[in-house]
Amino acid sequence: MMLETQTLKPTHDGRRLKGRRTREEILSTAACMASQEGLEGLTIGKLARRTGMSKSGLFAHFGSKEDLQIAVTDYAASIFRERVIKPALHEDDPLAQLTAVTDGWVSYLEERVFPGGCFFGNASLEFGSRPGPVRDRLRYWMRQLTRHMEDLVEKARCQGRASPKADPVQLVFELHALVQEANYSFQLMDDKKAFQLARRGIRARLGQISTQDLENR
Amino acid sequence: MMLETQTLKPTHDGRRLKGRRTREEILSTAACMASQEGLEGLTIGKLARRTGMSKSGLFAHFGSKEDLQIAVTDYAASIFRERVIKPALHEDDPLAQLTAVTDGWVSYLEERVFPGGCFFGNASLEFGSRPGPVRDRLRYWMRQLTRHMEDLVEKARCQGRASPKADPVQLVFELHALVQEANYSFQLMDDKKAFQLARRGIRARLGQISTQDLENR
DNA sequence: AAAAATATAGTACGAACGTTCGTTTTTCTT
DNA sequence: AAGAAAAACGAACGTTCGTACTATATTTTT
Repeated sequence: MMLETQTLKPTHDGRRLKGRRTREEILSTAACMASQEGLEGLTIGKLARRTGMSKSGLFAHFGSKEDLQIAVTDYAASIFRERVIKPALHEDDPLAQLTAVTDGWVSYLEERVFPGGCFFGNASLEFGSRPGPVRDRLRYWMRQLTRHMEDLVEKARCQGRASPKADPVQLVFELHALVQEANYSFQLMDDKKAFQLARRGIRARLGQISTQDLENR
Repeated sequence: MMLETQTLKPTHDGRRLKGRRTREEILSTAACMASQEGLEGLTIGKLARRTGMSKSGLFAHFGSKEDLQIAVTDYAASIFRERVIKPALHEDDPLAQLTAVTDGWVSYLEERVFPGGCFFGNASLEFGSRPGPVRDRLRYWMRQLTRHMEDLVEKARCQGRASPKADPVQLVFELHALVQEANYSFQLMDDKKAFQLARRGIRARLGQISTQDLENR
């Protein structure tokens, strides 16, 4: 119902052609701006200036600002998927996959994939108390991600690689907490040590539930 | 240089009288609004409507929107201090104080002291990548809070109540992470279980470093 | 190359933004 | 009770917001 990555859906109505390229460029710029100034602070005028287009020309790609915000959210989700989720799938062991996800996540913060930090961390807090389609979309993606991570823990438990006592929900809650704390700390305090702190916390948490005691180092 | 809680500094220039009461009411409303719509989304017009004042009358209490944002931040800090920090000081043992702070913090989220969640969590992410006096103020308060908590860990260590291996920075990083994750999860997902998850994580972290094994329950 | 379809630009709109100004009302001081 | 000081108001400012319409370029299809 919500996956439309295959047929290359038209911009918003019945368009098909080269506008898709322009649209992608707009979204790329928009996602960067939104990570810094927020999804609401993102403005059609500023976005047009930044991309060198006219307000109306840009606006025509999206039916409304709200649709733009949703499109940006989906775009950011695709970036996150390519950058963090997909590479981790190459690992075979589910616990290794989980480790790869959290590591990739922290790296994605460290390398400033979005200049304002974690797009979803920022947008989630911004739209947390604003009901509407944008919040719904953010919820959807975050649920998706949480489920994915919880599934990995569950699988690891079934395969005997994670302790049977490990609580997937609790563990993922804490891992997400550590990553987002790094985001916060790096953004507000400009403190690069945050990454080290997050990594150490993550490693400790994962080490606690792992059955093969690779407590080396 | 930055503490002005004593002499009841005038509104912003040379004012003295009953305007202070109005100003407080404005700030109270403003803090609630800002926690939901953000410090930038906070608008003079909407704030005036909500308080039943005229735009210009309200505006006169602050020299500019930026000054309003700073004033709101300071006001929120005072609420947080009264609500979370001060009550915890009644505990005698530093580790008990730390526990009281984190417990109070989670309760302050649970009881929706600010309807949009943790004022500072939200504002910090919003202004993380926006240099200026507002971000500086947020940094100042968050630094203050972090220092306070780290000091408590340090004291506990000196008194032998916390393990000498306990790293104050790491521990406070993780505690803050758990609290903020509860904020995120409750705001975006509307999930009350977040508080339980946060509390469990916090208790586990504190239990790990406590020397008196009160692992009861 | 012509025709059709789409993408971009131009202009204009009403509303809301932060801010200024001069006036009126309220509060405090004497 | 009178006078001064401070607080609140109403109207207007220039700007930007999101959006709507129309017209011109540019692609794409025929």
